[in-house]
Amino acid sequence: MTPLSHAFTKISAAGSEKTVGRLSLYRRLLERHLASGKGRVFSHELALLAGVSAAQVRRDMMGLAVVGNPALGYDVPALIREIGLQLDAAEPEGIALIGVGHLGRAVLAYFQSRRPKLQIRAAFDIDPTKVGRVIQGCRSYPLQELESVVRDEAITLAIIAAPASAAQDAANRLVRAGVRGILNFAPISLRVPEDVRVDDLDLTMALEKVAFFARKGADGRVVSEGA
Amino acid sequence: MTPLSHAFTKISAAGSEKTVGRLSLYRRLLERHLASGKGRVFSHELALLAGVSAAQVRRDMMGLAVVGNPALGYDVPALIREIGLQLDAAEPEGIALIGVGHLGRAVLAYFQSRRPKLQIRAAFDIDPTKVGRVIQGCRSYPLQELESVVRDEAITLAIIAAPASAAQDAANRLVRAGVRGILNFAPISLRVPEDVRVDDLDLTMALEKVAFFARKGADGRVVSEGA
DNA sequence: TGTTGTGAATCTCTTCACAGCT
DNA sequence: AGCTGTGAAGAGATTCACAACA
Repeated sequence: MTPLSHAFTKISAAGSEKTVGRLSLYRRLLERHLASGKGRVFSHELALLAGVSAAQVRRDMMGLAVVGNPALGYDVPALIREIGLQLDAAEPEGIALIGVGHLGRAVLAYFQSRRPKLQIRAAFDIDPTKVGRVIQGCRSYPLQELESVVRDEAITLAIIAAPASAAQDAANRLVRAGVRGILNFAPISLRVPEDVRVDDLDLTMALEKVAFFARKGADGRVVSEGA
Repeated sequence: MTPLSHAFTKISAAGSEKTVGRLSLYRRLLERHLASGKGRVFSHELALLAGVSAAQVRRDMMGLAVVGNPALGYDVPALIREIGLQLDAAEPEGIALIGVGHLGRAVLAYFQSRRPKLQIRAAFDIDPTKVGRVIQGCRSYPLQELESVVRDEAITLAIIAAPASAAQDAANRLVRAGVRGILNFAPISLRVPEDVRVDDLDLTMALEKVAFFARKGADGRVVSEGA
């Protein structure tokens, strides 16, 4: 490596896969905690809520620019703010939803006013009876208009809730239109360029795992998306 | 058939969280592979399909009672059978679905004839207009009948696709009725006894992770339920 | 040759344990 | 007394690398 180039660069380090998932979880728990009137929290309290160890919570906090107070714990609004700085983009990001069947509608309903920085700005379907409408506050378009709408709405992320047969084609077009990340519900492995992120949310796998571990005696709680 | 019984049968070791998830994924990929006419597979081929390393695939195979052939690779039907022996219960398991909204229906549609060993045998909802019907081949009941139906149908697993406000109550009743594993879509941490398995499938976390890693440059593919 | 099976090395994540603070 | 912040130890998971083999 080059000897001098970066004296010391890396400051924020919230990096790893698992950590990011937990921060997302912590934020939701902390929002609820705050809503119930508690402005401070100890690592062991948050740990209990999240189902992890107190040491894990403190370790995760190390990546955030917050300091806890041994007598008072952590300041909840500060934690929420700091997690937001780590996880959220500076500007709100636009999301395209592919597929307006039951799953697509469930996803739309789910993300109603949940995270203002993540906005589902357009839904697409091949079925002509499902397009041209506003569903859960989101306009639905015919699939042909994907490229133009994605570009016009500055969409950078997508959720694929379409059948497997349509998923790869949709992915190709999304990527070509500029999408950088895809959350995929279809049970196939999408082929995308190296620099596009795809996370698969695999319901069969999820259910088979629960079944397996339920059968083999007791054990911990697991949170997903995940892996 | 291979009636050659191993003198000391393989202490199956398929154990860990991650491994179980991958085996589930491999099985689906292998079923497709077989359906497309290929009866054998090399570790690097399966690795490519699954988005993992070839060494990872071989390591995972070590837990299975299969031997690959250096010239021919692995026998696909044997792999599928062996993964089934690891993952599936001896007898089919019954599943209860809580909540017949869009998400519930999507789940029902998804599991139509997918894994015969995992059968959604009953759906429940508070909404009287949604019960007493057969949806996607599954009968729906009013929530009051939960305990009796769960017992009558010998149900041991559940999927909670209900709003957060109803989830904990449903979980309590499911556990009391004998359920040992729950796949939870509601964004709350369910409190259950130690010996009951709960996996949360958290859509917000899933989306926030994709958004985060899409923003930070490129990287690998991730499969969920998970963690 | 090209692949499997696997010990050993490596990398990553989690917990331990304790000094220092309030 | 009880908690935070963190180096160091411990567990796991993944990759390396190579002998044995068809």
